[in-house]
Formats: sequence, C-alpha cells, structure tokens
Amino acid sequence: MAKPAPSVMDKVVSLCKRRGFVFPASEIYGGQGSTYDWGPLGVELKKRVKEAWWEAMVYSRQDIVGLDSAIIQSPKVWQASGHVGGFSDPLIDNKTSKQRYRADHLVEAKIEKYRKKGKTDKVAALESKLVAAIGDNDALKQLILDEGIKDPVSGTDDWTDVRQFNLMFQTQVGAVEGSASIAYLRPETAQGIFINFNNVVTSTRKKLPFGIAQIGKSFRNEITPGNFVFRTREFEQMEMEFFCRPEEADEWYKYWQQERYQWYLDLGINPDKLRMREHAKDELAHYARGCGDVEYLFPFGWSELEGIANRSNYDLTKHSECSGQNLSYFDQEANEHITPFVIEPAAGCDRTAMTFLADAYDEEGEGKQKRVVLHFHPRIAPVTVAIFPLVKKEGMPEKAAEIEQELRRHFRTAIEENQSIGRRYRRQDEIGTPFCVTVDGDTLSDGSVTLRERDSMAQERVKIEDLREIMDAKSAAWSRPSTPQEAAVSG
RNA sequence: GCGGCCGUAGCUCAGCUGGUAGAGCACCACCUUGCCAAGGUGGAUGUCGUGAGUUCGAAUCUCAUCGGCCGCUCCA
Repeated sequence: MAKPAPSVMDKVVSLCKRRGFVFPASEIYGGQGSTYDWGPLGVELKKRVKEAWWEAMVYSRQDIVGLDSAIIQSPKVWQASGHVGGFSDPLIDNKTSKQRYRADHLVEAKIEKYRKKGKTDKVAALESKLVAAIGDNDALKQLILDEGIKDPVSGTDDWTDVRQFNLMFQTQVGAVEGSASIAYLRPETAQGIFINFNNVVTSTRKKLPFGIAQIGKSFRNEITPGNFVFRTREFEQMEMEFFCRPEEADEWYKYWQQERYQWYLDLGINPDKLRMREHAKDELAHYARGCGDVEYLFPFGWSELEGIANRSNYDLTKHSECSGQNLSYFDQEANEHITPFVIEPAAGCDRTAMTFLADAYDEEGEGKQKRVVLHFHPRIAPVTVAIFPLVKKEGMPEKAAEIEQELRRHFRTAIEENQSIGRRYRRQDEIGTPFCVTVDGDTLSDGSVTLRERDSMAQERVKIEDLREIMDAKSAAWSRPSTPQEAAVSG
C-alpha cells in the first residue's frame, strides 16, 4: 500500500501533543505501545464530555441514578458474566500463510461442514471433543491436526502451537500467592451495575423503568489496539443500564438509540459523519436481542462510538443463579416478581473525546493565512474565553487581569499578553476557545471590550458587565458551522 | 505473533555518493505594536533511539538491539 496522504488524524495527533491534549505515555522510557496520557487541555475536554453525558443521563431526568462501583470485584462476578470463560481466546497461527485464527473457530467450522453433509454422528462426536479440549491448548491443537483441518488460505496444516489470549487483565489481591487471590481488572463497568441492582432498588425505591449510570475506567488486553486513543487497553466507559419490563424493551431500545444519537448531534458532531448501524443477527452477542451502534466516519473508516444493546434479562438472571440472590423486581400492582430487561447504551469516553477533536478540526485558507481551528461546541471546549490586553502598556495588562479574575468564577479562562493580537487569536482558535475578549484604550475610559467569536471571527463591542450573559447566550445558541467556507465568511 | 513503514530540535521534516548537524513553525528576552499567524535585534534547545563493528573520521555503511506507527480474529 502506498504511503497514505497525511490525514486529519495525523494533524490532530500532532496538534494534541503540541498543545497538550494527548501525550504518548511513558515517552521518556521509550514509550508504551497504544497507551496515552491526557494533558492539561485533554483532561478538560474529557471532563467536559463526561459532564455533558452525566447531565444528559442523570441530572436532566428523574428516572436515572448514578453509581461508582469498584474496578476490582470478586472473580465470581466475571465467572457469572461469562467473561472468565468467554473473554479468553485460543489463538493459532498458520506458519505458511501467516494468518491468525481462533483455534476453536477452526474446529467449529469443521463441525459446520459435517453438519451440512448430514453427518450427524460426526457432528456430535466432534462437538464433545471440542468441549473437552476447550481450555487445553495442546488438546485443541491435537484436535485440529487429528481432524486434518487445513488453513483456508494456504491449504496447509503448518500450525503453530495454540496460545491462550486472555482479554481480561489478571492481578493478585493480597500478599498470598495462589489461585484464591487472583482477581481481574473489570473489562466493563456494566457488571458493577448489575450486581448492585438490589442495593439501588432498595436504597432509592426506584420503580420500573429506571436506569443506573456509571462512568469509569475499564481494561481489556486487546489483541489489536490502535488508531490513537480509539482502541486502547485502558479506557474510560460511560455506561447506563436501563431496566424495564420485558414487553417494553423494544420500545426503550428504540428510544435510547434515538436519544443517544441525538446527544452527539447536540454537541455539534457533523451529521454527515454520524450514523446508526443496526447489527445483523449473526453479529449479536449471545445475550443480546438487538444491538445498534452509533458510528462516526473517521479517516480510517466508520467506527463504533457507542453500542446500544438490548441485553434481555441475561445478566440479572445469570447473577441470580450464580450468587443465589434473587435479583428480580417486585411489581406491587401486579403482585409478581419480574426480572427486568436491560437496555444498555455503552459509550467510550476516550473515543468520544477523540471524535470531538477530529470532527472539530478544520483548516481555513492557505499558506501564511492558514487558520487551524477546532470548532468545539462551547460546552466541551477546554477553554471558554481568553482575555488579552491589545498591547502591553497603558494599564491594559492590569485591566485584562482584573477581567480574567472575574470571568474565572464562571468560565474556564486563559490570559495571554505575549506577541501580536492576531497571533493570540489564532493560538486560541487552534485549541478551540470559542470566545476572546480584548482590552484596549477605550476599555479604561468606558468599560467596553471587544468580544471576538472563534467560528466567524466576528467582533462586537460589549460592556464588561454584560460579558457573562452574552457568552452564555451565544453558547446556548451555538450551532456548528456547516461548512468551513461558511464559517469563514459568515462574519 | 506475522507483514509493511519508521526513529534527527517542542512540532513537521531535510541531510543518508561517510568529514562530529540544518530549515520552517514554535519558544525566550528586548525594541516596536492599536484587532486577526506583523517587523527588528539577540538567544536557548539535539549524547542524530541504543550498543558494537568497519574507518583517520559514522546521523550517513554493516550487524545487533530497543521502541513506535499501520494492517490481521476483539470491541467502548
């Protein structure tokens, strides 16, 4: 493949490091692959993404409450959820074709062949052999060799040994070694919600339908991380489990798909690059009745930002069975126990922040006139307003500092007095600051300043005491510039 | 793990027919400044990923090693 042209992502990655959004992790020690640290601006961006999500999911409604469960739970949680058994893949490589496969999938494909040929006895025999071999890598490889399974690409049986790939990070709890002290870093926040179902119901007296929201780090030992912060082994999730009556699940499923899709649009994501994609039946996880992804068109293709799934009553049922606790809901009117269905919107915080960066990135003009600007929604911009003295004399710096002190109480602020005014405007554009306030000679006599908008570059003269109200109003009314050209001339 | 690409200043990169480093932008100081990447003067910054070899001499050639990025079953 030819070397690809520098994409928006390359430019965003570079900007992220230069301006302090995202740094490669462990850099002074040579780096740690696919691991990133969020810098001073990045942490603000992420924080505001999480605030916007929490606002939409918890504060603006009466039917959802929050939770912050532990990262390290009992290993039994992950046995019940199926992660211990199912979140671990046996991998095998073909030395000739260099292709990598799931070893158990190769055997399953063979079973499928037998089934199509109607050899039911062989199907049954091999199925039981596969079940016996699961978890035993040597046995699994032997089974592949015994069955004469060939690589579909190379046609050879030149296989490597089977190696287990655990998707969950293991750790030890306590000083005592041994299997009893093995624990896992959670691979999703959702299970922490399910296991607290009874606690939340009894402590909040919530009635169906209701939801529990949670934001937190999760860990997956991804085989293939990559695409900047899109897929990393440590990541932050924003998940909400919405519990409802089974007969209402389809309705809520559609509701949450619309609701979550709209959330991205409300925060200014380009509608042309956002879509809702319904999973095909064979894509669905074993517990899911339906799943739709909110996808964004990155330079590397359509990729999932958030999955909205109908998890049925799978999780509550499993945890009831495995724990011996009754995780059902008692409906007082109908006088019956029901195990609610769950609709789960599960979003990735890091990839959402990355989406805002990539989607907001814009270059206007050419050469010396080129303007790099991040068209962030004012609600998620790391800095809301920057204050400048027009020149560094006649008391302007002091006046600017005074205004900054006042605005600091209500907005994320920045103050700069170095270099020319134009350069300072452009620097703030590059980090997506929606407003700039400039103090000049008239400010000292009549208390007015110039308010300059990032997207249109339009300026207006306003009173210092009106700044807050005007910026709030403009923020509330903000909409994304539909094209770069329009943004450039609309002032 | 396999394949491809790549490690030179904060960022983007040039230098790779061997002579111990450059550009643009960024940064710092001073002067200038009067609303969109202004100008002037001066300045700091690199053990050229690491180690070894060849050589009088290596960023450049050889070998090794470490690391990163992009693909290949996984998903937020």
